[in-house]
Formats: sequence, C-alpha cells, structure tokens
Amino acid sequence: MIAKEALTIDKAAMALKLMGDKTRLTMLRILADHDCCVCEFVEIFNMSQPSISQHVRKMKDIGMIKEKRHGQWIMFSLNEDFEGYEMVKSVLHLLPVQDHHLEELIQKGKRISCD
Amino acid sequence: MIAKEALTIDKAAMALKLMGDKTRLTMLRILADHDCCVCEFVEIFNMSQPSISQHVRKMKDIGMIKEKRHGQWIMFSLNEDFEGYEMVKSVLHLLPVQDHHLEELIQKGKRISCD
DNA sequence: TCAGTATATAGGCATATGCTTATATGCGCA
DNA sequence: TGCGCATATAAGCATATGCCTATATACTGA
Repeated sequence: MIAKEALTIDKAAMALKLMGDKTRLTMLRILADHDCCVCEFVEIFNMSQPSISQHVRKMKDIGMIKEKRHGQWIMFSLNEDFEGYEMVKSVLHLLPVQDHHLEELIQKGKRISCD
Repeated sequence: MIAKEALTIDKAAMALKLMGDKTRLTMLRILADHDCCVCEFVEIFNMSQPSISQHVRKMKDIGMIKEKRHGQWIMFSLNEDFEGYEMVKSVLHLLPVQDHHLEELIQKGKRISCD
C-alpha cells in the first residue's frame, strides 16, 4: 500500500491563493454542487465576460477545475484528480451553500443544462 | 442548541488569501505544532525582519494568529478563537510537518523557548 | 456560408502585494 | 539612565492582480 503523497506547501499555496479571491471562491462553492459555464457566471456575478473567463482560466491552468464542451457551451466542474482536491473540498464544505445564485439563474431562464 | 454559524465567503476568502502565500503558509504550518517568535521566523526564512514582521502582522490583524509577550520576545500562536480556525486547521493538517525548520533552529542554538 | 451566441485573448490601467532599507519603539539588564 | 536585542512602522520600488474594452476564435443552426 502506497501512502498518498502529502500536498507540498508550494502547491497548496498556489491553490489557496486562487481560492483567496471572493469571486473565485464563490464560483468554486457553486461548482461543488453544480457544473456551470462561463455565461452563467457572467450572469451570477454581474461581471464582464472576459473577467469571468480569466478567473476560470486561472483555476483551469493549475488543474483545480476541468472543462467539458457541450456544443456551444463549455461546462466547468471541480477536478477530482487535482492534487489539492481534498483540500479544496474540505474548505468548500465549511462554506455556505450558494444555491440562491442558481435559483436566480433559473428564474431568469438563464440556467444552462446539458444532460 | 445553536448551530455554529457557517463562515462567510468573504471572511473565508480573506483568510485563504493570507494562506495563499508560501511564506505565511509555512509559518502557519509551523505554528500548528509550535509557538514561534518573529526572530525565529527571520532565521528560518532567511528574510529581513521587517518582511517577517509584516507577514505576521497581516495574520494577526484578521485574528488568525495571536501574540503573547514573554519579556523580550513576542510568541505567536494559532488563534483557536478565530472564526476560520477550523478551516485553517483542516488545511494545515493536509500539509507536511515542518519540524525540520525547528530542528535546524535548535542546532543553531536559535530556538527560543518560554516555559 | 453567414448571423448569433459563447468563450478566449490582448492591451491598458489602477490598486495590491511583497520585498527592501532606514528608523522608531519596547523591554531587560547592567 | 543607557546599551543591546526584539519588534514595529515608514517609505520606496518592482511585480502581480483584477478589472475593463476591443477583438479574435469556435460552435450552431438557418
């Protein structure tokens, strides 16, 4: 049996730095329950599309989230293969559910679902 | 019975931002096991004293760590009363022990102990 | 193929961050 | 009181960050 390698301080710090932004942390808390695409985040955060895109890119670049294209949309989700996944999850579980954002989205008819 | 208030996203993000720096994260991981003072961190990180002092100050300012003066020295420790204490602890427990830094310190005769 | 929608990239700007050196403050002890 | 060590603060500088607007790319469906 091979012990799971502990996360290095360096990698953890990199992940935590990304989580240390309110917008990204909220995105992650949402992603802990629901996959989302960029255009949904644009609605939720009422922020420019490039700004959202850049936040998402940073998290994708270090492997914290992953993407899957569904036609026109690219759905993002937490990446369970990320080295810091356990850490990310344990932090997110301490934070309040962000379902109200999704509900608002649904009420506005802006929720994207790919099944 | 009163349920423990969940940490807000805002406060968590603030704490995570501070943890997202390699130097501070290492300090915190050390503090999880041992109280330390500024001059010890200066030795450990081989960094200027003001630089260390500023890192410590940021963490003290949001209540993440606390200080206790022992004569000439001010010993810092994790603050169990910090709102994000549980989060901090759960992250630190996923990181490798940093005892080698303390051992080096002891070998150099620079370890401060206040008992 | 072309219009419409979704996403990414480039460039610019204001502010935040982390480090440094210089200096001030606080405490212990002769 | 005055020196020595520990710590804090001030000021300056280079780089990082987060946002924006403008523009490019990618996919869908008529």
